[in-house]
Amino acid sequence: MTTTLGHTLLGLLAARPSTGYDLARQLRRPVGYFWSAGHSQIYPELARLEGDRLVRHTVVAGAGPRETKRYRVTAAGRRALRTWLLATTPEVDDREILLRVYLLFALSPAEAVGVVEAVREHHRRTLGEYLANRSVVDPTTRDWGPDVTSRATLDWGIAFEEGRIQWCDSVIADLRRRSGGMPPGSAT
Amino acid sequence: MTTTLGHTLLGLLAARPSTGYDLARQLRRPVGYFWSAGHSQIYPELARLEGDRLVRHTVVAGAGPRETKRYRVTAAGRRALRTWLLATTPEVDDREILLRVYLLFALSPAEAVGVVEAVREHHRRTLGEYLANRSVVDPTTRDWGPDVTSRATLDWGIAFEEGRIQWCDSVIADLRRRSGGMPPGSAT
DNA sequence: TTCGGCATGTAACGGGTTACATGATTGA
DNA sequence: TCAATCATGTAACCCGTTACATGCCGAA
Repeated sequence: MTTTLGHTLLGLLAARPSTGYDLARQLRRPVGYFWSAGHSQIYPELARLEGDRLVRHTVVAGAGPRETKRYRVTAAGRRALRTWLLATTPEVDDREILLRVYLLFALSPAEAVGVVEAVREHHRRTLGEYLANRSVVDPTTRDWGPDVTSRATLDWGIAFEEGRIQWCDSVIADLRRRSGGMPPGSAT
Repeated sequence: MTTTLGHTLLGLLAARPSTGYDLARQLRRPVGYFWSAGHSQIYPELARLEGDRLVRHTVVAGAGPRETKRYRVTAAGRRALRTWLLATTPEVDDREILLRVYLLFALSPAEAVGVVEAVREHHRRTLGEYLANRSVVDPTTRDWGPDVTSRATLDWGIAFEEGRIQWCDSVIADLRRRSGGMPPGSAT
């Protein structure tokens, strides 16, 4: 049972072998914009992943007072990452969605399309829920109070979900271009 | 030193006196869309707030095996909530921003404008950071890999921040209308 | 009669953040 | 010489989630 952080590290190492220190740096910026972790989490997690044979390390010359360990992902690690990315998970939070999209490079563009389509569907459902809620609270409240501010946050939620759906569409379009495939049923 | 959850409860109780159970229900839906908490957090937090004299409870007849306690916020509690909302906090996460906007009803519309303007400024700065990052990674990558997915998440971040800024503008406009005031310097 | 909602509380667990600890090299 | 970067690790603490515990009432 590997955690989200575990899969994050697997993904970063799949892109390029790194030291724990280096992973910590990537998890501040730019990955840190949507997923972060401190080195105190990373080092123990790397040890755990190595115990599960999902990563391996070699000692290289370095500047620190301890050994410098360069980690790389194993074949089993790549499989674990793929399995996690392909698993349909309906109830993931927004940060994890961004993380998963970032890690999609571990799949083929064709496989990635399916994942993003599931994400899109999730947002479509949430949007429906918000719209239903809005029609309940709607009666153009004139008095200053919780109804007004509640409405403001609901409006944000609606704008957010609409934005996400558009973004999913553009990512899906890009992915289809990259998988070299025409959309199924096209005749050009 | 009252926590975010503490201020959330203060805010909900400022809107209407409630039992802990009722607060837990509100923190699932609709407030739960952006801020959630389980009852196991809420009951101890209510006890702490009462210790600080920010809330008070009265025992009412109820259905449970234990006493049913109806909480209401004290004058000191209202002051604490106002102080927290008015404090300039640059480094708050997105969920907390939504929460703060939801709780703005505890301020006057005129005061609320200032808070939302600070939020807007924060998003403007973050957007600038993202745009700077994007121009670095920009060279229309053709190869499938981390650069493509990283770009996709950056694009989301940009769309998100732009959406937030627009939302802030519309909230500010609404707030100004409600505070009955012309924007400072207007001559009509 | 059994299930779900009301109603409160404690305990255990897991993950994230902060602080402590060590120490060489490089540039201002 | 002083600060920052590289580099790894542990310990304490806080917060949120899940599970345990209790028990009445109304509806199906």
